Amino acid sequence: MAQAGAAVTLSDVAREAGVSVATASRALNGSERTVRPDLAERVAAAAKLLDYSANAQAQAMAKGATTVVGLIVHDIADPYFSAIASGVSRAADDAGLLVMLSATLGRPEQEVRYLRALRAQRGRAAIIVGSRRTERDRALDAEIAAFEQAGGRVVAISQARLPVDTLVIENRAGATALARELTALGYSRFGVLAGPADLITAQDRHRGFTQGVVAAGHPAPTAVHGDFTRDGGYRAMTELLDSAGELDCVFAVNDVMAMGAIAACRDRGIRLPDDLALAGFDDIATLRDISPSLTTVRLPLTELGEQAMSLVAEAPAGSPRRRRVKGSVVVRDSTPPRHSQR
Amino acid sequence: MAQAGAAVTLSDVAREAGVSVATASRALNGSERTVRPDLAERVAAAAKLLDYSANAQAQAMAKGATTVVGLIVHDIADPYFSAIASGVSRAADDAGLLVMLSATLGRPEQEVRYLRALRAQRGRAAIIVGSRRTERDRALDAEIAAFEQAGGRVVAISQARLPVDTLVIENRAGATALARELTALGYSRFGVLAGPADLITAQDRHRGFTQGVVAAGHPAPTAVHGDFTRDGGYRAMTELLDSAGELDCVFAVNDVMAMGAIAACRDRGIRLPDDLALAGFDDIATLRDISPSLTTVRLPLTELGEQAMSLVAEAPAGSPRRRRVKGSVVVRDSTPPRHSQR
DNA sequence: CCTAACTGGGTAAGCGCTTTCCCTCAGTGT
DNA sequence: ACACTGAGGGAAAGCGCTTACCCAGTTAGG
Repeated sequence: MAQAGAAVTLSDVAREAGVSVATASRALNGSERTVRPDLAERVAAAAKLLDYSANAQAQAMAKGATTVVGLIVHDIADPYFSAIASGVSRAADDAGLLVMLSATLGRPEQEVRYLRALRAQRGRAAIIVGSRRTERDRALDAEIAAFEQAGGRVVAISQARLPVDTLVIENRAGATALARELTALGYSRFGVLAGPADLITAQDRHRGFTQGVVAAGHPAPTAVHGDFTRDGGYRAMTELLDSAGELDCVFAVNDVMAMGAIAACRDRGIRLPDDLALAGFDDIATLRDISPSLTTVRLPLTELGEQAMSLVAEAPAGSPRRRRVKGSVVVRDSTPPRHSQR
Repeated sequence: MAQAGAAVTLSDVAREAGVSVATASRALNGSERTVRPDLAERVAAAAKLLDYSANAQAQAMAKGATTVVGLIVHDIADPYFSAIASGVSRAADDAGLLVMLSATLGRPEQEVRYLRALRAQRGRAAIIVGSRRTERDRALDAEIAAFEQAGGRVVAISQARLPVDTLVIENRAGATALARELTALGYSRFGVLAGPADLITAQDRHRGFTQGVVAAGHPAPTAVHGDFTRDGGYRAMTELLDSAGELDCVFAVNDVMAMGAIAACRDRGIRLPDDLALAGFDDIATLRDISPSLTTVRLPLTELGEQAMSLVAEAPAGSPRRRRVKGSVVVRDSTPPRHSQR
């Protein structure tokens, strides 16, 4: 065995097999050219003997193409993102690609940093997941351009704010549909845990919901903003409970916030769904089983990840493609039909 | 602008700045040697002008070291793993490293495949997370050796089965402690959702729990095996409910299975915790807030990820290091004190 | 039989960096 | 003045692959 750090190289294998490196390369890593069977066999044997593993960096350099795909999410511990990541991972696996994970923790400048790092890696593509902010991010636009200039593909999951192929989630329509269901169930005084004011996903869901409620002839919901997290939901719910008047149903703009809302209710002694109904958005797995099970708008998260990967595989179109993704309302126990107590 | 695919190279920058590539390299990417300030500035300006980004592959090849760390988990959508991944990600970020994610979906041969891919990438390290199986995996041992031979570090999180630095989770002790608490609360007839029979983590937790129960003078729990997943928990719980006699408390060997158990109870009309108490293991975030909140054994998942990264950074010891990680029992509402109804 | 067309091995030129090594030039000490 | 040193620029040798390109040996067609 060679000493540590001295990896086996192709020329080691070639020498062992008694052929040139060209032949070894052709035999092991495939090419147009065929290699005489007996030689191919000898090379394979040598490679196996030495436990050779081709240096992917060198290969990438020589052929000018890597097998790395970057995945940029806000927070991998958040079930929303981890479900998407799971889909990406599976699809990448099928395509023989490797996934480079980065979590921005909500800091937009990190997106730029990671994309830059990915460009340095000459990544084949980048998948950017997560809501855009209202304010346009010039630095990100520039880095995206540079990344594509270098031959990489970029795909986004969220809003059509970036000049790249995008899986656009129909937040607004989904929230409106939810509002419609909820009003049909008999609810009329709504509260909204609205998420961060500058996060487009949060805005869209909030607006869509409001629109649906108003369309049904009810007053616009009382909204409280807060982080797009469990703690944000907790705080927003607490504030809503303190400030708002009588409410019969609360809509958390995502399930993770609903999670926090549930905790806040528990701490306040408010029983769900008897004292108050609650609905979320996303349909993250863990909230399907709790009791009361959460009414929400289901998004096909894992498939979203897979679809993003398939967009990566397709040839780039002249202009950015937009693929709309619908959510479907799932009514569960947290919003039972309300028999108006008049 | 150059045409697509033609990335800017160091020699482009050097030409633009009117210096040699050597100087450009020294100015941009640092080295022992210093560069005269005015030249350095000119190079920096040229780099900025051309939006140069060093080819990491080429750098890696030239200096023989990459900045990639591999993370191998069973399933990134599982909150247990995503929490750990979150810690790894954060720590990698601080260390200026990139994380390559792979999900084995429980197939041991995938671990080997990924580790091999990581070796091809000349990854600096690999972090393998997740329970080992009883059967020894020679292929994995061999690939680990090869990986280290090539200069990479390997760290595991789970059991001390692999010949590498490991964060060993005290599953057994944790489960015993949990049993002790539970018996102290007055429970005596236990069931266990035991996970896969050949998964060591599951075994250890099951055994530890049994030991604790028996030590308290109660009969050994009835066990039902099942996948280490939500669905596995659901099925195991259903089976347990059908087959076992009167039970007052069920221990799911991980929280995700407990999730399924909760669903099974709901579908059977069994109220938690009134009709039955339930406890889990891991303390995944989403289960802290539901009601009844789940009694479990808390594991510092995120920190586990961070610690693994710090082990990666440390110089390798002569023989594998083992760092024991304790869980702490957290009693919540799913196991209220039981006032024995005799 | 002779030559054209293949087949398939080897040589060597990169891919984009880092890093020796060499060399010039300015600043020192005497 | 003069050898001596250190600072710092540049040429060039790799790092480990792939892939033209060249060329010898076969086979096939006439």
